[in-house]
Amino acid sequence: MSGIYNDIYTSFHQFVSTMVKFPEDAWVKFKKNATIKNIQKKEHLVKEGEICKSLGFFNEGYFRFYYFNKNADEITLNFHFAPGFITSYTSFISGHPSRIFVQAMENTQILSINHTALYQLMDLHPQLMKLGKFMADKIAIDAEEHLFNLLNSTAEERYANLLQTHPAYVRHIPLRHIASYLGVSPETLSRIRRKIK
Amino acid sequence: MSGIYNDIYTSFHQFVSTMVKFPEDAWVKFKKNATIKNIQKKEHLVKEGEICKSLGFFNEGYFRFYYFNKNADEITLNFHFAPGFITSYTSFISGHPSRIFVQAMENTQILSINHTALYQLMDLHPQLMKLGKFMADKIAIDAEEHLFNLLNSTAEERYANLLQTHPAYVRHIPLRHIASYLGVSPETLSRIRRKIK
DNA sequence: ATCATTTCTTGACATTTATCAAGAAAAAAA
DNA sequence: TTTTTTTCTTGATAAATGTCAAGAAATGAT
Repeated sequence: MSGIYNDIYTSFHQFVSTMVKFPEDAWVKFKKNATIKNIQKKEHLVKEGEICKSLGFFNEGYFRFYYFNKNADEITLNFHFAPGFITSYTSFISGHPSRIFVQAMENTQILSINHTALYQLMDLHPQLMKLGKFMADKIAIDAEEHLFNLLNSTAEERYANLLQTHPAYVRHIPLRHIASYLGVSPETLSRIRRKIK
Repeated sequence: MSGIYNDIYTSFHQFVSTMVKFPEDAWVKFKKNATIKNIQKKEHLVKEGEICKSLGFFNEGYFRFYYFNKNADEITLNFHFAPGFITSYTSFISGHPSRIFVQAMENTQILSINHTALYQLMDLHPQLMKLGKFMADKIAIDAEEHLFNLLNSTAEERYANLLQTHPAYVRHIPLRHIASYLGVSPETLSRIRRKIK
């Protein structure tokens, strides 16, 4: 498989090129260590309690991040839309069990590299370490964004926002997932929807 | 000032040594670019709307992160206790205006380096880039921790936890700051405290 | 030490949203 | 298509917490 450019390799290359200059030798080594995996709709890339040992790049579909709270309610934390990296980041970098489930919402494929290989490559290639830092930075920025959304926006605003940014996707997401993502019960979301219409 | 080891240099060196091997030449250059700043209690390291252009290290006291919501209520997001890095991270890395105020809660000093100098040093020294990645990673981990605390713990549990981990500090923090940090009104916190006693 | 200001506590009340239950609508399976 | 299952909506009620107001306590200033 390695050495053959196909859609996902190309889009990965484009994706990272906006951030760093990927030297040719690093790129070749990266491809030797990366594998393409096909992921079915509803399949879990990571489950709660598992140590996430790989980092993926995906260029179609979207993933849902969720966990179960004390009352065993399924709480959706976030959705990640293509293209982008996909992993349970804190588990991946810390080696601790993941607190979250990462689930594909549509059939997709990912370009996957394992932790050991990636860290070896990062130590050899400063540009890859820089890419790793970019990734971490983006996660920190997203986390702040997420936190401010949670604290500052009403459920109604956040629902309207999700509808506006990803209308096509939202139509397919069960409302109970959206409700927990917004931090309200399905009944309350139902009432919000009635009010908006 | 540079070249002279004093308390904060030493503790900074110790602090980063647990993460990366800081090469001597990088260390010398770092010191040339770093400055020590004395910070008064209640002074702001960063204000909302300002672009945060420096990264600091502090080894005493603690800082409060807060912002004003739509109703102009002051909302405390977090406390950062010594030792550690201190900055409005997303502003620092993105160059966008900070959404938060970073305020010293006690007199302290910081070892400060500006953005331009740090990024030059990181590009020259892979170990410094690695340190930068560690820092970003820690922020991502803290953000996940924070999010789970907000979503999963009751205000009562989070208050008990803060009391347990930082009893000395908490005694000095005005309760209204703690209340907003816990996501409840001061009145509700007051009732929680009565219940606990 | 006294006064002034800020912070904290308490009660009464209003508001919001969760919970429960039951039926309607939609989706999946046969 | 028909049946079965799941998801969504709606109303009634309960629980939790915010808001307002007023007094107590603590803090800071003179």
